[in-house]
Amino acid sequence: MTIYRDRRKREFIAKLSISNYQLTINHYLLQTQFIYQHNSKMQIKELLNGFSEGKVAKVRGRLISFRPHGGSAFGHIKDSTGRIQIYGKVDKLSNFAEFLHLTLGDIIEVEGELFLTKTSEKTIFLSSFSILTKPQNPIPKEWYGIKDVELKHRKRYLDLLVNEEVKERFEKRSKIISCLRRLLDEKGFLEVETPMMHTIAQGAEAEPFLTHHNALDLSLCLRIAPELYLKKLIVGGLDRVYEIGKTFRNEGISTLHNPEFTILEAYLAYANYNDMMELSSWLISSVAKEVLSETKIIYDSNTIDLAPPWKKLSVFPAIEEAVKEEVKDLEDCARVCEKLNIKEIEDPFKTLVDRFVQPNLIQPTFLVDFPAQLSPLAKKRADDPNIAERFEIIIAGCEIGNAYSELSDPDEQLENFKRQGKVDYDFVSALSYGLPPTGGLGIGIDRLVMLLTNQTSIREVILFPLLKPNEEVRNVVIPK
RNA sequence: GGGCCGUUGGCUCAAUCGGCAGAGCAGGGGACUCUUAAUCCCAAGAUUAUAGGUUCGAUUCCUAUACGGCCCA
Repeated sequence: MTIYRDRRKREFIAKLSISNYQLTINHYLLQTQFIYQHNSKMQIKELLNGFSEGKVAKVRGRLISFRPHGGSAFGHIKDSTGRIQIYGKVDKLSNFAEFLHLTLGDIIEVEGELFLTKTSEKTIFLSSFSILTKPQNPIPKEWYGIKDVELKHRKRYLDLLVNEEVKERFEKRSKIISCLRRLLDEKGFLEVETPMMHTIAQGAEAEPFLTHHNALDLSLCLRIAPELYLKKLIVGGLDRVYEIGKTFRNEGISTLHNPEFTILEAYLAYANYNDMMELSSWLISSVAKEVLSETKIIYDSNTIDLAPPWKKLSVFPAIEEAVKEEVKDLEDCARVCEKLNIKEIEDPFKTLVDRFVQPNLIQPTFLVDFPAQLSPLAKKRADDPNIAERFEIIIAGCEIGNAYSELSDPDEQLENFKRQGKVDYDFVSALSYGLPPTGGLGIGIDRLVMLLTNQTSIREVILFPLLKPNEEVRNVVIPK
């Protein structure tokens, strides 16, 4: 449903000779040609690359600037690959009058001879043009862009159209993800898809979104992590698996949290958390090298070098150093929180780490030696049963990833589940068939993209971040 | 959940101490045959987020609500 803001515009459109129906037909024919005639597929970048004066070319794009002067007019059209100048002249273009009626945002097809203007700009001298789609609402001008953050998020299509750097940022996101895939594929990892609807929310400490399957009359929740299913695949002999996909946590929204976010989880059999340190630093530095052609990045005024090896930091000594108190275990954490007058917190350990340790870790750091009690799916260290073989990846003061040697003992897993108060017997059963020593890694893709695109809000790297419906949406959507 | 800030035409922004809501761009009409943020002329476009309150008078001050941003939890 379109909201017509500009009444005059709407009336003007109504007077146009081309009906919407015809536009649709035109467009459909074009799509058909697109499929069957290979040479009609040309995009602007291709045209610019193969540019030679005198050649005749046909391209399609959106009109982003228009400068008529009487008997001629210049403009620019752009598609996803680039932009090119077009030039129409009254004696060359039979429908020149209609040409002069073009407005910014019109989606047109143009055909003509290529030439260079006197400033040597590559230009198409139009012999014909046609309107493929006539927008009913105006498109803001690129020069001014869209700055209103709410508008940028609600109408991302306008943000993408008008703000070039936004388009580039999301292209970069896409490259980062495809690069991660390629790197893992090359190492023999198999990409898999596991259920997003779970009967028990497991794999992380988070509130799930609840839903229901009607035919089975079954209560389900959206996954808060893919972890357990992926480990079942390791039991099943798929020794190297990974999944990149959405995960859902029914929690607050912040510059670091969106209720649905993208996670990469990778599991490697016959490996432990040390191997995962190697894998994760290699992955992240390789992605940076490939996408930014540099392992040194600038993030929020810090220069960060992602090249391995990364620093390792034991978490309890790090807390001690930060709060200048003796902190050896979880009781100490609770005591320190009390002493510092930090109240109403669920997890004193996490609070101290988040507040006092993490913010100071700008360069990539493996934060190691997490308490076993807070790591119910991780293997305990052989020399210290209170400590898990687990680490978090901290870069620019932000938790980017989490990994451990996977717990493979079904009895111990069952005990851990019971202590948490929710038991996934299905998973315990899977473990009872034998999980090889396995290293597991989770990386928050959105945060990684933030890091590599120098964005301080997660909403700037998610195309459509969750927003409360505003009046416009509520008025249109609610059917009751 | 708490604190602070914001919301003015389609977009980007003004509006002095509480005193006639204004500009640029976009959109409409006109002039202009190598422009590129084209230029020039004309006309139009606003329930200042919403609902109240104070006041002779509110974009401006107060209260509540909605949405957003940042910070904290």
